[in-house]
Amino acid sequence: MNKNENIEHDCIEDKMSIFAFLTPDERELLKKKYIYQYYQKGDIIFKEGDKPAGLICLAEGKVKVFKEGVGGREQIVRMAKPIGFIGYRALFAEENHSATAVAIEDSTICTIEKQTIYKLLRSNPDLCLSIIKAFATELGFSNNRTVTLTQKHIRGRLAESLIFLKDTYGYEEDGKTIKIYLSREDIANLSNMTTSNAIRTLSTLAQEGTIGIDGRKIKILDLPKLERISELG
Amino acid sequence: MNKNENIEHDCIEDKMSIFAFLTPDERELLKKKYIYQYYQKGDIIFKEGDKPAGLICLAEGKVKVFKEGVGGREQIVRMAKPIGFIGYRALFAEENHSATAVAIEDSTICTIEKQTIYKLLRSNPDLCLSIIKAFATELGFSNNRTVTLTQKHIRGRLAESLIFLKDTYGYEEDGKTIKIYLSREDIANLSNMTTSNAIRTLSTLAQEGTIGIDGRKIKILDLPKLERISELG
DNA sequence: AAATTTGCGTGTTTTATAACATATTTTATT
DNA sequence: AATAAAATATGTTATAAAACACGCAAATTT
Repeated sequence: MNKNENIEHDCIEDKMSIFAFLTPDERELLKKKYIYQYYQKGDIIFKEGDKPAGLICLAEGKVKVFKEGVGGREQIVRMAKPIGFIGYRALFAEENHSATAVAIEDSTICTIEKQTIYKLLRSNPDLCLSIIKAFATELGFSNNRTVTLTQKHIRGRLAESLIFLKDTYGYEEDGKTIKIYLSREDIANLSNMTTSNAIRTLSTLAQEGTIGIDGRKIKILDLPKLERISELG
Repeated sequence: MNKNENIEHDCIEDKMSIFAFLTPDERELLKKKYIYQYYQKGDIIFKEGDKPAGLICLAEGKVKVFKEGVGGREQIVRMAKPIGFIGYRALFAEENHSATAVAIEDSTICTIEKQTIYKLLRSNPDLCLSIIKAFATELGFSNNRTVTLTQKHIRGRLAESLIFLKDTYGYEEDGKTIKIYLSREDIANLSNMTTSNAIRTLSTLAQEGTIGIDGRKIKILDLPKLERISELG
């Protein structure tokens, strides 16, 4: 797919895009220099070690970004949603990717080539400031995660992850079901625990009535309680 | 202290500074809008929750930046050296500080007021790109730490911390002693372990001849071995 | 110099959680 | 529909690391 037809979010035109405030000239330049690509659920978008091709924007779908640690154990460091960037850390650090990105749902990405994005950054300070702010926010999140994942107990970590998923992807129409369906393994890899413990701890929370589980559908039934569990660690 | 006399590194003029490539006009503007401050060892530079005053550059000394976690337990998220910024994450995220900065040695900082740094960023894309690159690198470090601190065993975590301290602060003249003297508690807070475990694990490494300890002075005697311990987890 | 605080070292106990084993359910494939 | 494969669930065991307790040394303050 090379055109932005029938795509939920247009990475460039969308009013929430950081490109919303480009000048007409800049917009023209940008529109000549991007491509759309389609990935199926489970497809790898980039791998740890790959050279960044450009600035990738997720137009449609959901993507997990994870690092491989000791003994190949995955740690999810980011969950992306439209419209959000993926792989931009390595691009701007001028390094190879330090993590792997995999589509959790069928996804569409838009890639803007490196030279173009740098040209735009040099001409548009607002764009720079948007990127700087995005990085600053992301770094805050990462530092928080470091403390959370190392210090909180297993229940607190899981509770925080569920709240994080809810904040990131929102609820289904019922206002309770978290709008992302992850495997227990992915939930574990997000929360720094084994799959067994993710399963066990989810069950416990469900038994207590804090959450409801129906396969991969997770309902938050008692958010204040979940927040308390998360805060207490 | 309001002048940059007798200071080891001038944050603005130093050739390693990101301000090295400002235009003369920009440099003039900057020079009117900064102040130097002196802190003694142990002094708090800013606290979690404080509003960022401006862009802080460490001119002299050493500073630790830590977050308070469950039960007030500290996690060191950054170790700063001259010339490096501190507290810039909160500034650019337009949030209050999410961590506390404390001088580990007598330190001198230079603060550039927020409006001035934003004015410079709007006029100088290279400055923006420097900041973006700094953030991207820092985020990579933070993500790595998340994986390390959660997945590696206590020995691996300590070994990695020692290597990190060596890489950050270098060696004394003997080419072995790490050029920073931290308390066992700080080493523990950097490595996500208790003070007792830091003491114990340091002793073990010393007994094996991998490191040498003499009070707060730590010598790396067998770097390849330390790296192996770090990598194995 | 005495007193007090702070930091260091070591042993013991307790606890959280990973690892393992195995059963069950769900999903995918033929 | 039948079979295979994957994901989920749960109980048991082993272990790493925290928590705790205590004594000692060194630094700092009075």
